[in-house]
Amino acid sequence: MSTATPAERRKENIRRRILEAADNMLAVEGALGLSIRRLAEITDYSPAAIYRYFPSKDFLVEELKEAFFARLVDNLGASIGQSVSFKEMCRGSLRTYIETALEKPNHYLAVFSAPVRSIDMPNDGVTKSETSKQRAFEFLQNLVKEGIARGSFARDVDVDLSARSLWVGLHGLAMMIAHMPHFPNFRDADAFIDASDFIDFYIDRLVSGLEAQS
Amino acid sequence: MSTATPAERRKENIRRRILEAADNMLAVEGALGLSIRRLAEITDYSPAAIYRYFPSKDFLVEELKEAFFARLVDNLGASIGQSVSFKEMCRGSLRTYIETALEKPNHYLAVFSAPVRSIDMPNDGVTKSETSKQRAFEFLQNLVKEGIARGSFARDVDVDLSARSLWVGLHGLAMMIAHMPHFPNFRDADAFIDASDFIDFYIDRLVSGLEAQS
DNA sequence: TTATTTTGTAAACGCTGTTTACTTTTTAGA
DNA sequence: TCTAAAAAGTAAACAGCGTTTACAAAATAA
Repeated sequence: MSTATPAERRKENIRRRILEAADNMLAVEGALGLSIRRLAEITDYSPAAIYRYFPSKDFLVEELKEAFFARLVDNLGASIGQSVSFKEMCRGSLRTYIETALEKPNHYLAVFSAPVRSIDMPNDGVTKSETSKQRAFEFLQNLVKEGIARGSFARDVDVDLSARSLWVGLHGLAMMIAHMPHFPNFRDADAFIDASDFIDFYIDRLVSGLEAQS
Repeated sequence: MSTATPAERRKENIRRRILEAADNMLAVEGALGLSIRRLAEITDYSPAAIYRYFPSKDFLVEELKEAFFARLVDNLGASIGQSVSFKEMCRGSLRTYIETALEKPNHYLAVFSAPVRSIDMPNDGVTKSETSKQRAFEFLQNLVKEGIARGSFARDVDVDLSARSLWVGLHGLAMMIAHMPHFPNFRDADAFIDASDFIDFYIDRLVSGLEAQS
């Protein structure tokens, strides 16, 4: 692993420090608040120096998005515990998706907001985020299969359609809260709804919707 | 109604033409592609002239978003027909939300992507889009009530939570398709899934999820 | 006709991402 | 250790952005 020369290690460290500063800017100020010039100022470099480490801003942001999404999927995979019931298992896993997404709302918004104009990427044009999306999807497929195995879902439910439905449903909730942080509450006038309660309610509805398939 | 002077009518016409050009730019090139300077070029004005009609770009875009969202809610309200079953009624109405949202994906993304930094607005600081959101939410509340009245939903379901769940679910689908136009298909390798079929499947799951409430 | 308001603009300000030309530092080889 | 090559860093410029200012032209009102 550490077959790198000292120069390479130094370069990698600087690159990492720049990425960390950028990640912070993204988290605090959002995708539009992240600027190369301010990033250069914070890291004590000139703007042009950043381009010795990253070919473009889009490329840098893409790396931040991929790292975040990979972490989200990692957490999802780690959320599988020994749950009593299948419903509790779903609650645990799907809540993890929402909670991890909302730890850095601006990251989640960035991942799913930009049209992601195809940037020249290594690895046969398949970005890491593509493989992360694949992993996330496979996790949901396995969750559906587990539901079938445990008898919660009918034996003939369409695993692909069901997994996609789960993801779309989760995505809606994550986006909604990321975009309006006081969701599910709209205005102070209405009766207060606890966010955590709503998440549980909503996840239960998603799972129940799959259970009800003929 | 037409108590306006000729000068006022002329001014209003110019304003409308600028808005239409901007609406086109938003639809074709997205929120980031919409630029005041290119808008000025297209409408044969100087950039500064635009500011005689709109106080800022944010304000102009906000007006486009509000108009789009109002149209979405109008379509939603008009979608109520005499349906045989409650499930068909839901399919019709909720599909309308998705289809209208996806007529102009960039508009829908714009409405729900920007943090909407509070801009000085007339009408007691309540934007039209706020009232449109209110109307959309009320529509969903009424849909849930109709489900209760028709016996599809249990008598004790929480109307507010259920309406919010429907909206979040719809939002997830609209955002997902707007962001990745070939959803629900990820890559060409997999078996093709018809988008229209998936929308029906997903909406049925959302409604079934509410039916299954204890 | 004159005074006033409205409409439009050129030029500038300050910001953005990015490139070019150049200098300084570091590395590698003899 | 000296030297040539490579790497790291930068100032300045380019092209774009939203927006403001100062000013001119046109339309309106008296």
